[in-house]
Amino acid sequence: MKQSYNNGVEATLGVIGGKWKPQLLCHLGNRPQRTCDLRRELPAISQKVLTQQLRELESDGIISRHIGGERAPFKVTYDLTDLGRSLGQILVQMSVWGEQRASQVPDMEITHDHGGFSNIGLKMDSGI
Amino acid sequence: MKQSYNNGVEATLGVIGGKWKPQLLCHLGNRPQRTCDLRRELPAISQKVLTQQLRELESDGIISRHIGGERAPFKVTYDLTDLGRSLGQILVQMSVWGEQRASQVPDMEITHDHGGFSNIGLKMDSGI
DNA sequence: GGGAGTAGGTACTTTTTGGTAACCATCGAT
DNA sequence: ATCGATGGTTACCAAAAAGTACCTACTCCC
Repeated sequence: MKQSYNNGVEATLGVIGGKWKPQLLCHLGNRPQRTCDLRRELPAISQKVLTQQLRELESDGIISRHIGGERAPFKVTYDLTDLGRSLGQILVQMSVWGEQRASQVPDMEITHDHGGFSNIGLKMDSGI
Repeated sequence: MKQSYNNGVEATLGVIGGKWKPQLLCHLGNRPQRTCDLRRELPAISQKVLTQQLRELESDGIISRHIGGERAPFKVTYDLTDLGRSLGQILVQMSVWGEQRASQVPDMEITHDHGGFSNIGLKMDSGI
C-alpha cells in the first residue's frame, strides 16, 4: 500500500521509529549479526517482534538478509545496507542529543544495557 | 514518573516521535504561533491531540507557552525554546534523508501540504 | 439574547503497536 | 527417540496512541 507522509521527517521516523529499531540498527552498525546473536544481545525482545522489525527494516532497504547453509540449522545473517549506513550521521546526532538531554533531566535515565551509539560512528557513515 | 530509554536515539524519539510533532516543530520553527494559527495550518489535527502534543513538547522543554491578554479571548502563543531550536540540525537532516528516500521509492509520497523543513534551516539552529 | 472566536477539557472509541504462547521444520548430539 | 539450537509463523491479547464527539468559559459583536 502507498504510504504517505507530510514531510521528510515523518518519512524517516517511519523507518527508524519502531520500538526496537534503534537498538537493532546499533548492533548491526557494529557488524553483521545472526538472529540468535541479536536475541542474545536484546533478551527482552520476543521472537515475533524481532522478526517483524527486521522484516520492516529489510523491506525499507535498511538491512539485508543472508541465508547461510543449505538445509541445516540455517545461519541467517543481517547486515546494514549502504542506505542503512547512510542513516549513521542522523542516528549519532540523535544519540548525542538524547544523551545530553538525559544528563540534564533527573527523571530520565538511559540504560546502556547492550551497547550504544557512541561507537557506531566508527562503523557507520556518521560523517565524523 | 521516571522514563527509561535504552539509548539516546530512543530518548530523542520520545521527544519528536509524536504523530504531529514534526509538523508542529516545523511551523513553530518558522515563527511563534497561536493555537488558532496552528489549527488553521494543520486542519486535520483535532483540538484534543493538538493540546496534548503541545503539552508534551512543552513539558519536554522544546516549546514555551505564553498567554497574552488578561481575561479576554486569550492569545496563547507557542514558541520554540533554545532546546527546541537545538533540534534543528537533526530535523533538517531527517527531512533531507526522508525526502531523498521518498523520491526513490515509488510507493512513498510526501504531501507538502503545509510547508516543510526545507526552509526551517534558516530559522532554526540547523548548523547549515 | 444569540452567534462566532478563542483555548481547552473529558468520556469514549478506534487503530496501531507490541507482547504471549504455542506451533512447525531441520539438524546434530546424547 | 528426545532434546536443544536455529529461524521462523500464527492466533490471540494488551497497552499505547490517536480520533470523535461533546462540553466549559470568556468576550466581543450584532
